[in-house]
Amino acid sequence: MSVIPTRDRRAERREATRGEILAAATDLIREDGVAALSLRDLGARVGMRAQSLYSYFDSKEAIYDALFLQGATEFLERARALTLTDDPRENLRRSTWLFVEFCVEDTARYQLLLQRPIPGFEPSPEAFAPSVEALERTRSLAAAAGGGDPSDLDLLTALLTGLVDQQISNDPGGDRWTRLHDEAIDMFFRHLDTKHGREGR
Amino acid sequence: MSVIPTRDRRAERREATRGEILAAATDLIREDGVAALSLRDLGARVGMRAQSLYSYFDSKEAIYDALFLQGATEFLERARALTLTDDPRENLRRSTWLFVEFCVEDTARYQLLLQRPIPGFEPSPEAFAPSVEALERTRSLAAAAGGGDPSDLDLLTALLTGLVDQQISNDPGGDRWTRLHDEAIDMFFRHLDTKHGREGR
DNA sequence: GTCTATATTTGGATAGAC
DNA sequence: GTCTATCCAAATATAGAC
Repeated sequence: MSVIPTRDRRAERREATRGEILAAATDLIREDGVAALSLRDLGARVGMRAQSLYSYFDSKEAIYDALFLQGATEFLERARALTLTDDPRENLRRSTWLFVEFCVEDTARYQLLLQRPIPGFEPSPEAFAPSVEALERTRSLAAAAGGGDPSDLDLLTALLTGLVDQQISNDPGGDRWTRLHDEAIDMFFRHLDTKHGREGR
Repeated sequence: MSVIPTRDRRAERREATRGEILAAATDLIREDGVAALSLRDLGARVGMRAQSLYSYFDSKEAIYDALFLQGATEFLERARALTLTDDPRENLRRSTWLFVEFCVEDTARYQLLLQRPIPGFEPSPEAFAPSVEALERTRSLAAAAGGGDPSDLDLLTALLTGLVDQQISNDPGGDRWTRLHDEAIDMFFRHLDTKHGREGR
């Protein structure tokens, strides 16, 4: 009598190879930039011809999309794992520092997620979902810290992306801008107090 | 007897055509982004074959370089033309607003000048010179306004590029972030006062 | 699932006629 | 100075053999 196997070894193997390809793609874009990824190089890195990659991904866009999902998911998981205190401002500070660190530790990933370096590439809604949830968490933490106005959050995101952007562009690998994070956040808190009344929140 | 002409009509014509080519290149990168510029499209835009462009520029890089010089010079001229007052903080505010407006009014130019969207392209020292002078002016104005520490200038540039970057990325054509400029500068000034003593400068 | 072979497009750049 | 003709390289993607 025939017995139906409970594991699909073929599917498992396929998933593993997809993961291998994505890991190799991550390496490549770290080395040469997001836009420089080519299927030839990628294939060579995993020991395949470029054409064989089409057995695993429908197109180059699908690879970018998978990378986007991977990066956004990674950030969301870290944000969820953040230890919170009963001090709302300390919570926001930890959250923004997490963001800055995440961006700077892998600039290629940062470019893929937050800038638009690939002409014509738009992440699919599914790949974008974790980003939305992460921003919503930040909004909530900012509101608890006294930054409930939409313009407060906009100012905060500008401050953070500015630090990250300057760091990456003008002092890659260093900390000339990231080390200003706490000072910047203090400045922002003082601003909230002045704007909404000294008692703030 | 032969008379030497005082104008070199051929050289004038050549300069005019070079200007035409650069103007067309500006149009193209506004439409499709900095990295998407191709010599074929550029030639077609000015009524030439791509190969004929080599009579005017040594390479595609040389065209980018000329565009970089043009953009940086434009900014420096505006910075020089800025009307200054006897209030150092008002001067800095006008200067930073000029920067924000300049960046947002032409995002392709902003990318070319301040980001590095073209892999491998580095502006020549001559093309870069105006940028250096412009940053030096900002440094000087910031120092006069009480932001003499290098970290003060770093925080200020992060704040400004953050506003510009968010504006361009997330609300192109709008003013959701640029309208926060004055609020951001006030926040920065208050920070300087707190950091260096209330009397500041 | 991977390969060879190939189609197709697009890009930068050079040689030489006119 | 502009053209035609051409080269060369690199890229994405498809078809079909094994």
